[in-house]
Amino acid sequence: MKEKAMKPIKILIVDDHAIVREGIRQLLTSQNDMEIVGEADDGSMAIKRVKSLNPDVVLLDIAMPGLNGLETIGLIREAAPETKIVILSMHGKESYVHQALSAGAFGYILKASSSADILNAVRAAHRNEYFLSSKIRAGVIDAYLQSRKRTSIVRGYDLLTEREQQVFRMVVEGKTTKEIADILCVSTKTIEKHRGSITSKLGVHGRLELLKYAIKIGVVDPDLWD
Amino acid sequence: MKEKAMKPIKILIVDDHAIVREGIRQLLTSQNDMEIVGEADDGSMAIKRVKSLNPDVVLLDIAMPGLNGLETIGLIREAAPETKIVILSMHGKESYVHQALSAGAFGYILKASSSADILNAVRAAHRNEYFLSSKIRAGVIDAYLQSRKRTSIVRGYDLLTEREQQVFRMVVEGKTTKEIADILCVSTKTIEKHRGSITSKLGVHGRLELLKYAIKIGVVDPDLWD
DNA sequence: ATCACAATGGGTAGTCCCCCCCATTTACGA
DNA sequence: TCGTAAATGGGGGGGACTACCCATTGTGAT
Repeated sequence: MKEKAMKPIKILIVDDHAIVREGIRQLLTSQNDMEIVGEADDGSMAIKRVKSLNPDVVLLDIAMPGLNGLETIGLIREAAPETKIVILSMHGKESYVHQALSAGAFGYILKASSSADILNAVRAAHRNEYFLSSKIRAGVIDAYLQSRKRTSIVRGYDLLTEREQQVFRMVVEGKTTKEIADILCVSTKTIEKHRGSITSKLGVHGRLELLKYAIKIGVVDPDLWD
Repeated sequence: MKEKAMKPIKILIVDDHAIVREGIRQLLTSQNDMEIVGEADDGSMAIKRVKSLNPDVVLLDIAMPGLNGLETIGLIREAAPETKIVILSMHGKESYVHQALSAGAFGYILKASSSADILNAVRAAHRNEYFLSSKIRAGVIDAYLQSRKRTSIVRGYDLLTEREQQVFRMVVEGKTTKEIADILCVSTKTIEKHRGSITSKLGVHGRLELLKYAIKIGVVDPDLWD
């Protein structure tokens, strides 16, 4: 209706896959209310681009080498609170969605979803509205209303103290209690204590279950293993 | 040079992500020696399309729900031996590359690589030539010449006896030695013996490392966890 | 100032896992 | 037939983890 008066939405594309960026660029440049102002292929470059280009919306891939998408959300919001973030992800895992929204994202869409969803999400984010791919809406509603299993386990992790999270990461890397104690220059007893706290807070018993938990919540990513 | 006489290369795109298909379509339709004859979003649909459309080249994503890319390669070659396959993957993991080439793929390119690589790979495959993304060439050479770790660990698994594999699976599911013994109605000592054999054959020590191993070789898939 | 909590360290007991040693039965192939 | 391998079962020891118990120190909030 008032197309002539509208300034185009300035968009930054962040994805480590050139093909995906290509697809999005093709899609967005055909829209006359959108303008791609830049691209980045990892989190730290994304931060720089956000600062220099001041985009309205960042389309952000969640799985990237180095700084991952979830961490990047927080950093972008620090750098440019007015910039809206839309997550573009391979996975509709509820825990990812939850973490992304908690971190301040305005949209969460799947790469498998339709092109129209991306456009909707960008426009929604620009209007300060939330938009989620229809495929994941059901999951989010389920998660919030009835079973909050995944939510609660994610909550569980971030109610660990920093020290406990540090120990947690070392444990799932395969380090033994004694090794961790040596690295941190404390006694094995202290590490045992931390492990006890971790176990009771997370309700997860044993090294193996701990690794599974870590993979589920994304602290460990098997795709990054050699 | 002889553009007029060239029949375009008929291409089938197989990828479960609409965005990726979009990007590839945009890229390929701008080439006058290529023609996209169809798309598919999973392995079984890919087989059907190959049979009905008889494409020259299939651009195949390796990570798909249901039938995965590696399995699909074999099925496509059965259905249409003349059809060339180019793998389009997120990961340059050497074992994937190796498996893909072994299964009969002619190209392996990364989604993170340049658009030109895709065009090169398609044209190379059509000429019965191999093409790999430059980023993974080093990895493949390494793998073939010096260390064949990944290959050998996969070999390691299938030199376990059936009983040992059975125990292996239970261990990585988180079952304890005693639980496994009860399930199989043997003594814990027998299970300990099997675990010992597994450890020595695979060279992998401890439950946690065993789980990592299982994930690496695909016996366990974290994506399928609740 | 008191209270809660994080971080530190210790004791003890039990379980599980790992690595040696040993043996018997069955089955398959040289 | 003899040897090898798989599957079964056992003893013992040591290391690692878990779960209780206990205490001290510091920090930050009420």
